[in-house]
Amino acid sequence: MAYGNSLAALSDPTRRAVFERLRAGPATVQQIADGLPVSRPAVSQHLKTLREADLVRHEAQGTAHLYSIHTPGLRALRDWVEGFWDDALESFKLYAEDKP
Amino acid sequence: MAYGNSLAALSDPTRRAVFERLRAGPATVQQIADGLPVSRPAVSQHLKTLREADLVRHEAQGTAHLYSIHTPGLRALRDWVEGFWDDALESFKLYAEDKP
DNA sequence: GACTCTGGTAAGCTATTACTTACGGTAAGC
DNA sequence: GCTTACCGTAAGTAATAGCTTACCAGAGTC
Repeated sequence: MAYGNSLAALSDPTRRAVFERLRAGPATVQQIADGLPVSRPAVSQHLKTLREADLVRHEAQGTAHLYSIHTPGLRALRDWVEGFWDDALESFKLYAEDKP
Repeated sequence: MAYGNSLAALSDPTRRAVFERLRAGPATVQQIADGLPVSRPAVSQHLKTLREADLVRHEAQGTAHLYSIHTPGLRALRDWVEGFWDDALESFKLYAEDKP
């Protein structure tokens, strides 16, 4: 069920851009917004949904909030994709054996 | 770029249900629709977007169209998630070393 | 050849969503 | 204490998306 939230959160291009930005390392809201063609509140909203999907965590340092990648959401997504991938390969194998 | 289409296609719950149905094996549009609380045209539309994301392929057998899972879209998604996962673990390692 | 069963597509409606500007709130610097 | 910088949230809007019903097309059946 959790992978559903991850998929929904990462389906939006700009929200995915926010997430990819964090791939390079932690960043503040302002820093993320500076590298994107959207306003800072928009980034803040995206970070909220990413937080709710356990894909991101934040840590307050004074007034600045440092965001970084959080593993649980990504792990749930990874496990689901991996399991699906294995099943797909298995099905393909059966299909290939049927059609020589 | 292709993984973006996969993510967008799999973000919708009912479309993901269609995809999961195909995990068990190939099925026709009618069969898929019978197992879901939506109409047959809705399923047909979902299958179209799944097709465009290379997540599904279809094979006509008379009037019946047999749908099954297609690997390219799933592979693109898998590769992206896997790469991201590895980076996230690496970042976490660096973070853990910083904070003893 | 008409009928039936299969499926895709068009038109329309509703609900969601991603964005903006405006506001409020907290920590640091003078 | 007042200003400045950082951030989150509220309100409102425009676009998108998922669903339905209705219609159209092709392959098999009598």
